[in-house]
Amino acid sequence: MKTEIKGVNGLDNKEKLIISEIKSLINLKNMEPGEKLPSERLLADRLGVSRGSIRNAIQKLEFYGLLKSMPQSGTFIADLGLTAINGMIHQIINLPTPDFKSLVETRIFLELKLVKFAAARRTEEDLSEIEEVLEKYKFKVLAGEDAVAEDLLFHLSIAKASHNPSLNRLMLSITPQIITDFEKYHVCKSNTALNAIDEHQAIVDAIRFKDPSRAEEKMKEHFSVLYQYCYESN
Amino acid sequence: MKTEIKGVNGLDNKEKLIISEIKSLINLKNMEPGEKLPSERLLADRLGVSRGSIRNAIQKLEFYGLLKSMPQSGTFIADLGLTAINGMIHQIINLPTPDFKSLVETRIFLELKLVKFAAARRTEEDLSEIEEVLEKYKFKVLAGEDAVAEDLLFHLSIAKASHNPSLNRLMLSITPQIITDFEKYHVCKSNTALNAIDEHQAIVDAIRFKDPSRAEEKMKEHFSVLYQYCYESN
DNA sequence: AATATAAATTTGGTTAACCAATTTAAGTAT
DNA sequence: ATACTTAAATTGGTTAACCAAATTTATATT
Repeated sequence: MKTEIKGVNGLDNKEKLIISEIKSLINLKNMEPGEKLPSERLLADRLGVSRGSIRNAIQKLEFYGLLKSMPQSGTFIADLGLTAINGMIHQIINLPTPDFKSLVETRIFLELKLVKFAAARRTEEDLSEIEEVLEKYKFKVLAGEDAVAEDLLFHLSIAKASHNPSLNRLMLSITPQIITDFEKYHVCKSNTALNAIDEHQAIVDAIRFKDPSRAEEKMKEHFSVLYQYCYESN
Repeated sequence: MKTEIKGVNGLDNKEKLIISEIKSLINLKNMEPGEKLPSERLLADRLGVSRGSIRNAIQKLEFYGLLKSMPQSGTFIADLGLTAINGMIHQIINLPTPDFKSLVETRIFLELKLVKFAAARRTEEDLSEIEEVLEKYKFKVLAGEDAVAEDLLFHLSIAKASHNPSLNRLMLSITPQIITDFEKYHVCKSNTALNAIDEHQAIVDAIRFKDPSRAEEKMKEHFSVLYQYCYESN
């Protein structure tokens, strides 16, 4: 049997099936928004699978905010109405696995905004943390060592300074996949690391002086190679 | 005992503790990137909890792309290096629960980009689907009925037409929370629904004519009230 | 000694039984 | 009838035992 390759954050066939069945059951019972889902035992029995599998599927839907389990009480359906629930679950199940270009496109888009917010909202603590991370990055690069991790932490420290937990979370959720893809597709050339020091420094300076547009501009320059890769065919 | 309120997508204290312990163990064993995590049984025994709890925590980290479980083989650590893993887990654990403003800010930001992509990349099928959803929305509004769900599906159909699965996924993951918060804070006034029809139509027209900047502009107008709410204090 | 083969172990996934908090129903006194 | 008390049933969470595939180790064969 062939090994099933499941993309990051994707759903395997069994999960899709169970989620789809849960959707059908919600429709069948014509449940009101905010109502309780049938108990895990009942679902497991009804769908002919174990409770563990049901709990797994519920956790996936909890991530998308469609369900919420309350201990010793029940699992509640988001107060969205049947039509919305159906539409969302349909899209979730049929969501394609993000490809590399989607991820890069998303990252550039996210980070250009994050750095603007960071420049506008950063506290002194944020700035200290960013500078501290930058120093570690410089040290590694100047020592001729690999600094992929330090580069990553630099960008994450900016994301944190944006003071938008929602965007920060999105950034966190796509970062590892991008990093590993970078190495796979050999996008990131190590010989550009020396340039990157100056680019990073320019970004930090803009954040220090609370200049959002300059911060965005410098981040754009930092991403220029990546940007080119992403839109070379457009 | 007080009921523990766990925000959407948030981690409860037990999950945070287990994730933190896993991080410590990775550091203790000084594991190489890409290496296998100790087995679930060993982790459960080492941390004094059940395998189920371990599996739960692993699933959370899988969402962030830090771990990947392979059946009958093991759970592999993302190829990021120890420093990056530590930094990411630290941020994940200490990530604040997104507040309403963060969500609204994120939604506006995401949708302005999604609609641009949709206008640039939409297929005929995408357009048909968007128009179909719009018709249902119009019908509901003109009938004087509640059309929150149809409005939601309209925006999701645009997200789909963006042909960026990564952004689409992010949009899906923040949408339900926003909708429910809308109703909680009474942001969305039902009497503006008639205006919204024209606004939606203008967006669709721009998408039909493949005019990204006009699409973005029309979406911005559609979000004007929301935009004001979000940045009223800035 | 190198290689092929098979048995034993380890692994994540699954299932079933158990626990404590909650909810619901029944009972009882007022 | 109503309000309060209590007990039975339901619920999500937890634990332990089991399964099949993958890995490792041991063994036999050349």
